Amino acid sequence: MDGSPSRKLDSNVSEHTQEIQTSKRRKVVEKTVVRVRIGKNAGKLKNEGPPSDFWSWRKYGQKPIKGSPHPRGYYRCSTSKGCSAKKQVERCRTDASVLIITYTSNHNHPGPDLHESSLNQQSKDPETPPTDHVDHPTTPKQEKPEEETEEGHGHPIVPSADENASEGNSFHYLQSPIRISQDIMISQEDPFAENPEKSHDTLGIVLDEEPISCSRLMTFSAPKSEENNDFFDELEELPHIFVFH
DNA sequence: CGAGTTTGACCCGCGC
DNA sequence: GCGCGGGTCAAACTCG
Repeated sequence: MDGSPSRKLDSNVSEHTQEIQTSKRRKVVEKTVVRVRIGKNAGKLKNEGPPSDFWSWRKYGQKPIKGSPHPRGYYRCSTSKGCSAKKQVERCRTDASVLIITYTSNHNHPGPDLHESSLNQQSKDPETPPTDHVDHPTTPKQEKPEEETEEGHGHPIVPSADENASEGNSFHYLQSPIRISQDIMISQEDPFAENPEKSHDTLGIVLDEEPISCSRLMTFSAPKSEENNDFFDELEELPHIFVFH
């Protein structure tokens, strides 16, 4: 899955965390928070168009969130009928160029064929800029501004998401369908910490741990083509990407 | 015409 | 118990 080297959201996934939310609302909900940095272009697209993934999402609600200037959109998977997968899309309070996507529940169906979907999406997905430009992997704007995100303040993001990953969740590949492109950024953020790096204008990314999301994402699908291989190559490089800054 | 979006109302959990 | 706020529903509307 993943793979889709093709569809690059003009965005960078800067965060991918899984958590078990126990408070706030409803019961214990398994959530996967993905932070996506959208490009300027993306900002112009519609509203906060969620970076598309290979599922089709249907918006079923939108609400202004207290304390946040941006509304939160509620999406539900429409790829499969009985699928209970949902996601919430909102902009980071402090950085409108950052989308915070919270995936809730798992898809109860396998994802569509990546190749097809990615190809299709290129044309069908309204939120993703067609091909405005292929971001270069080296795009340095990966800096992570001091974004005190809701997650960071409100609820705990389980840093050891690998636990979840190892829980035998049969739908790993469904958890975070975001198509990562080369310039994505996966990082572990410590929600509790005040992020000492915040003062840095560079990569505020704290990569204390192995980017578990990386491995998680890898489970999305088996590489099917050279493209994918390339993609995975890129992925493997991720850690280095962070290092060089 | 079907699928998706918008939007106001309603529901429900939580804190006070 | 009450109010607040987040999440969902559903009718109307839009678009392809």
